[in-house]
Amino acid sequence: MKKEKATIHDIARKLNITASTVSRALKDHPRISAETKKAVQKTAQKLNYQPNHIAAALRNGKSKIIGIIVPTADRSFFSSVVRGIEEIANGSQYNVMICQTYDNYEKEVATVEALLNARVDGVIASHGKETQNFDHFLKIKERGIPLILFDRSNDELEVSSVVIDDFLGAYKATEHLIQQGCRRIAHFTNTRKISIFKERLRGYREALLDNKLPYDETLVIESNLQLEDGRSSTEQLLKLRERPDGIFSASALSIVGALQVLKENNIAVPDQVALVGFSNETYTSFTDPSLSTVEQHSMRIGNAAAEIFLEEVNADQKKFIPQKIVLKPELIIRQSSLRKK
Amino acid sequence: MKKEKATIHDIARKLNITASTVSRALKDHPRISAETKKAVQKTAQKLNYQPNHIAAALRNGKSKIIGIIVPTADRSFFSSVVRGIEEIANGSQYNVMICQTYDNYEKEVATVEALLNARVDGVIASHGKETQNFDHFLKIKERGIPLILFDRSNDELEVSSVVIDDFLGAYKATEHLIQQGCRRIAHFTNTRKISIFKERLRGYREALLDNKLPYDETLVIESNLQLEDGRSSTEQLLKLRERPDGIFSASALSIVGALQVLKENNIAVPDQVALVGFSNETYTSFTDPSLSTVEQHSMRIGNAAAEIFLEEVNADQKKFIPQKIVLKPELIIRQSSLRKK
DNA sequence: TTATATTGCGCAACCGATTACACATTATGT
DNA sequence: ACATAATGTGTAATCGGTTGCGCAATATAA
Repeated sequence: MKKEKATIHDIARKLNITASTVSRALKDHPRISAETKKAVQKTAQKLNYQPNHIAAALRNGKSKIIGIIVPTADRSFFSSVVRGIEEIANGSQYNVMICQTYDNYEKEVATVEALLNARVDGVIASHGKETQNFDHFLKIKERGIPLILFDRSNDELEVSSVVIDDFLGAYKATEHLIQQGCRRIAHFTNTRKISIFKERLRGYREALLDNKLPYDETLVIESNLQLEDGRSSTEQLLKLRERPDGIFSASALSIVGALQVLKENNIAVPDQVALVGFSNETYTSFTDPSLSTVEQHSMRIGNAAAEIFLEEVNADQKKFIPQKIVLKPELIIRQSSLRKK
Repeated sequence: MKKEKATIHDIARKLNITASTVSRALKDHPRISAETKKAVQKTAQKLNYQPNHIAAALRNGKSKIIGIIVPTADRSFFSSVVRGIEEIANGSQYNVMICQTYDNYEKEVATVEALLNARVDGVIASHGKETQNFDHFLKIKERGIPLILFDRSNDELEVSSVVIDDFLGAYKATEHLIQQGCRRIAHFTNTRKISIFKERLRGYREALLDNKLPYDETLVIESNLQLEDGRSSTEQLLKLRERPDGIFSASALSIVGALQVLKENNIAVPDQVALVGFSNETYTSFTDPSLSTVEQHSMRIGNAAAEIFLEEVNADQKKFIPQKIVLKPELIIRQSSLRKK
């Protein structure tokens, strides 16, 4: 039953020509006659020939595969980015190999190793939360393989990156809360020193100050930003003598936690406390009230990353200067922050 | 800057031995002396040697890559399955290549082609909703490459599969609604003739009949089971003279739509209408009330699929008989179906 | 008509690792 | 002491395409 896979040599034998001619014919080489090309194509069809990418990859030193490293594909944000990458990549005959690190540093290092051994032509990655040391990414760079970081990037690495303007997103979100009448706005941020969270914190702070509101550190709560963290952070806020009347969270999950706790305490959202999160995950529109959030245009992030990759592989090794693309986020206002006037 | 990648030949030259000895030393071949092995390992380290999997793949005819085909990774169910596969696969030095078809038939066919050309050692797949013709999967089988289907499987294909007992899941869900006092239970099912949906419908039907409740076709609504479909289906139900007092949906998204519409119409959930969905997606616990659902133990599905793959690759070509693993689902009861007695 | 281009295709090396087979050396058995 | 076995390493082919170089045949130019 197992069909013997045909090679170009099989085709060549059948036509009494050489494999090199077949190879050229299949690639539409200008020096091959039209008849030969037609004949080759016909027999290729007949023999059910499927090119062996591995052989080509070995010879060419390029696998036509882009490695993608994400913490998890199980999030609208990351899966949309992947989709955005695929859109562009497939158009240029590249396939993608998606790898999940589950935010685990060891797994991330192992993944880079695996992709390197698989000889991918490029890597598009967003590193995990644990990642402090970037030697594994450096290794990719040293190999001369294009590396593009997105969302969570690292400026010291001197590689191209695609990010959104986290500062702006946070600024808009906070400003919106202020416009809705909030005067004591809390902020959930991450304990780690990841730039996106630092930027979001900065945006929050600036918006407050620009609107003559005090920046109060007791209202800034650090955590891992998961659901449970959102819950406990909110409980912490409720214990304050002066409770906040708005929360802007740097994540999507933690604001869900906040909403849960507020409802359990019979605190009206958005009237007593208005909420805005970050990242337009599916579930943010399913809660009651639905959650306002910062949309990151993840598909476009993927598009941009893939485009940079294509530029880099096609550029001369040395000439390429790392570029940083910053996309503008958009505030999506839903019920959790829209007070009736 | 671009480090020249070292090969076994470089190591060999440095040690005045041949590449074959190096190759053997690295693979811990019994006929190589301990000293040589040590020396090889040391210089491999020094030269920062990374094995070229592509070369090995070409020679061995095995890439050590498992191709995974899913409609989308952006769902807890599929991403958990992938995780389950990775758990097992990584333990046996296999890497995975995740491909998304977005439920698009052409993309699915192209993906199979791509994986075949990439010479993956096996394919674990869940086909798209559009897929009626399975010739592309047949092609994998004909190549002698292990193919394991999960969730959405196809019995005619005669390949191994891992599924859950959809009948049982649906039966349990429906029975639970009956126990909660529901007497007119509606069901959302898919228009396509996909077996999982047929089985769920059957489970629903059996549970009704076993409990002496009539099976009423006007309460069974076919759609694509997306959010909007859930909304319109529910609106349709509300127009009935005799409204249902419970809904069991074969999908997670559509039951969210149902909840939305019921709330908009001030119908109490679960007291007036109780709801149960299928698939324990993240968001099902974030709605208000939270949604009861059928948990599919997706991680285990992935584990099982990967295990079958390993058995198949290690088995003699012909000896392997396709096996079908059926896992038991579990009913998760949340607020949307739990009536206070 | 002779010189130069162009066309069409073959030859053979190559990518990097793997492995059957061969061979020399040393160890073990009787 | 001699036959046999075990040990350690080298030789060379192989996986399937790709491509620089070369050569002959035909076409174009001068």
